[in-house]
Amino acid sequence: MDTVKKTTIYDLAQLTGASPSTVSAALNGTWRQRRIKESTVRQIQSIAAQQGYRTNLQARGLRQSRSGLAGLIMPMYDNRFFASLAQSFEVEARRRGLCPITVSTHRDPEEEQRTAETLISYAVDSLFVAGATDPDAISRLCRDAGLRHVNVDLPGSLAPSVISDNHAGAVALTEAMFDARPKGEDHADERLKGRIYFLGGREKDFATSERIAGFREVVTRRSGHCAEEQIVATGYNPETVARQAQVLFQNPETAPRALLVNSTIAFEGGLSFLGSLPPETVESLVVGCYDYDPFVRYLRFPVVMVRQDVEGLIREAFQLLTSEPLPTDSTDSAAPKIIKVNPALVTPA
Amino acid sequence: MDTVKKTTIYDLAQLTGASPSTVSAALNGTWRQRRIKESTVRQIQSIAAQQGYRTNLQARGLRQSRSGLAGLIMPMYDNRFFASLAQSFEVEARRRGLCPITVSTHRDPEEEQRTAETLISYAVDSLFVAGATDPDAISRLCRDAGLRHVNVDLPGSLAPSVISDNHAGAVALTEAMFDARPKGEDHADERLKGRIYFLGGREKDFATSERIAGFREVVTRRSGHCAEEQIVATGYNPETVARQAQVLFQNPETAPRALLVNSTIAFEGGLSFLGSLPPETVESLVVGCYDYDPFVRYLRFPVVMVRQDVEGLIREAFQLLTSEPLPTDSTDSAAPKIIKVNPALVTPA
DNA sequence: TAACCTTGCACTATCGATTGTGCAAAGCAA
DNA sequence: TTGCTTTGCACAATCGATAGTGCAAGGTTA
Repeated sequence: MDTVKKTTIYDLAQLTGASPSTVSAALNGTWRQRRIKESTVRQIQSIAAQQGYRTNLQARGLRQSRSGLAGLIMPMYDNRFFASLAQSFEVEARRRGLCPITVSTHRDPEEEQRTAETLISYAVDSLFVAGATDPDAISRLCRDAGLRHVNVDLPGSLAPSVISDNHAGAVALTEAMFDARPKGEDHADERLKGRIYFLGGREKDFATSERIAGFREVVTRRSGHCAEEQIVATGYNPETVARQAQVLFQNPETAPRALLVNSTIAFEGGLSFLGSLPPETVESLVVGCYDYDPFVRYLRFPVVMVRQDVEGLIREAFQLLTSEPLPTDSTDSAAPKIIKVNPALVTPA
Repeated sequence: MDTVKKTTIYDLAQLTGASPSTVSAALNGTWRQRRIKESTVRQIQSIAAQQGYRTNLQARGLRQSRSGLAGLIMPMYDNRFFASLAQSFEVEARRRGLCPITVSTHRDPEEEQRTAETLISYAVDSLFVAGATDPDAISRLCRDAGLRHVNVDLPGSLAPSVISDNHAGAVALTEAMFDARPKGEDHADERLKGRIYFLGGREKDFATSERIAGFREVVTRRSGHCAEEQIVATGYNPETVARQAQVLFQNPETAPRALLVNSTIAFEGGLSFLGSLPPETVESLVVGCYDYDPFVRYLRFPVVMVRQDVEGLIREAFQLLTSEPLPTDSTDSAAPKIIKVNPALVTPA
C-alpha cells in the first residue's frame, strides 16, 4: 500500500450499518435537529474515534462554501508591528472559533493579489488585509466573491478600515518631546525653536504624512513656526538616515536638540550615527521614535516611543467585520467606515 | 441578489458551447494532453477572463487530494527568530510554487494538534513544524494522513528534523567571550576563572541543555573547571533573570566578569539589572547573548551575539522534505535524519 | 474503396461531505 | 381498529472540479 487511504463517512457507514448522512450528522453536531437517536450517535462517534476519522474539510467546504478559516495578508513577518499584529489576530480569531492563517506578500502588489485570490478560492470566511500596497484591488476581488474583509493599518476606499491614529500619535510624541527635560537642561520651548527635527519615512506615505502633520501642528504651536528643513523624510534606509542625521548636526547653529525618528528601521540608522557623537551632545538631546522596540529602553539615552495598539486594531477589525454590511453591488455611495485607534506613548522609566 | 454566485466551469461551458471537461482542461493546463484545439482553448480562456472566473480550489483539492499549500506551524509570531523563520519559509515556499500559510499555536500542545489536524484536513501538501512542544504527536497525525513533514528547530523522533547546532553555537560564543578584551583589560583566561556565568533558559529544554554543554566544555578547557554555580538556568522570565543577576553580583569575590545570557527575553531582564550597576563595572564585563536583536548593538557596552541561520534551516528543511522518503507503515527502525545548521557569531563592530 | 489512425471533444464517474425530502415503524388518541 | 403524530433514519441531489473512456469526423494508406 503506497498512499494511505483515509476513512470517510462511507467507511464509517459500512462499519456502523448506518447511512452516510446519518454518520455525517452524528459527527458534525447536527444530529439533534436531524432526529438521530443519541445511542446511534454515540456508537458512530466511538467507531469514528477508533478509526481515527477526520472530516475532510475540503469536501465540507465545497458543500457549504465556507471554510472556518480567517485569513490575514501582511507584507512581512520580521517586523515587530506586523509580528504583533499576526499574534493578536491569531488570538482573536481562535477566540471566535476560526482557524487563523497568515500569509505574507513581501510588499509585492502582484503577490498580494495572487494571495488574496488563493485565499478566496479556499473560501476563507473573512480576510484581514494589513499594510497592503493596493488595498482596493484586493477589495475588488473580495467584492466579486462576496467576502467580508477589513483593511488594517493602511486604509482603502472600498472596504471598512481600522488604522492607527498617526496624527494623534505624532502630536502626543511631539508634545512629550517638548515637555522632556534632558539631563541638566531646564528645558523651555524656546530651546527647541528650529532645533526639533522629524527624520525618516516618506512624505507621500499615508502614515508618514499624517505623522508629519501632527508634528508640524505641535511644533508650530510651541515654537511659533515649523520650517520645511525640520522635516527630513526621504526614506527608511538606515544608511541614508545616518547620513542625513550627520548633515543635520554639521551646523552648530541649527544642530538638533530634539529628533523624532519615524520607525525603528530608520532609528537604527540614527543610532549608528548618534553613537559617533560626543556623549554630552547625545545626553542633552531629546529623542523620540515613532515605533516600539523593547531594547530601545536600554540605550545610553532615554527615548520616548510610540507603540501601536495592536490588540485594539485587531479587536476593532473583528468588530467592523461583523457590524458593517457587505458593500452592495455597485451603487455604494457612502464611503466605508474608517476607525482610528490611538497608539500609546511609551516614556522612559 | 444577496450572495454573489461565482462562475463555474459549467457556466463557462454554457457560454462557450464546450463541455465542462473541456473548459476544465483549457483552464488548468492539461488541454494539450487532452488534445483540445488551441483555438478552442484560447476562446475559453478569454471568456473565462472576461467573466472573472476563479477556480474553486476546494473542489480541485477534493478531487486531487492536493492543495498547493505548504503549512508552517510555529509557537508565535512576535519573536525575532520565529518571525524570521516564517519570512524565510514564505520566500522558499513561493519559490517552489506553493502558497505558504503560517499558523501559530501559542505553545499550547492541544492547539498544536488541532491546528495540525486542520491543516491536514485541508490537504496541505507539506507541513513544517517549528518549535513544537510535542513534535511526535504531530508526526503521528501526519503519518496517518501520509503527509510529508519536517521538524524545525526542535527535533522529533518520528520525522526528519532540521535544528540549529546549539552546541557549536555555544562553543563559539563562549570562546569569543574568553577572547574578548573589554575596555582597559588585558584579558587572560585566568581573569574569567569561576567568573563566567551562563544565565537564563531551562536546563531541561533541548536547546538550552545543548548550549550549556557547549558552554561547560569551553569553560572547562579554558579555566580548568566549570562549577555548578556558574550555570543559572531557571527560566526565561525577565524579572527572575534580573534578580538572579543581582544575586550573582552580590559577592565581589565571585561577581561575574563574563555573562552569557540565553535568549533575548532573558537578556531584557539582564539589561534592566545591568543598568543599575556602576558604568565601570559594566564596561569591564564581557557580555554574550545567545540570540540576536539588531538594537543590542547599540547598547552602552558591546555584546557578542549568536544569530541562527534561519535561511539555512528552511533551505535544509525543504531539502529534507523532498529527499527523505515517507516513513513506511510502522516498521521504521531507522531513526529519521537530523540535520544541524550552524548559527553565526555576531561580534560587536 | 476499405481499413486504420488521428484529432477533437463529450460523457460520466468520482472526490467526501451536507441537506432537502420521503417513508416505515412506533406511539398515541379516539 | 383507524387515523394521526413522532421518531429515526435512508435516499439522492449537490457543491465544482478532474480524469478515464468512448466515439464521430476527418485523414491517410493500401
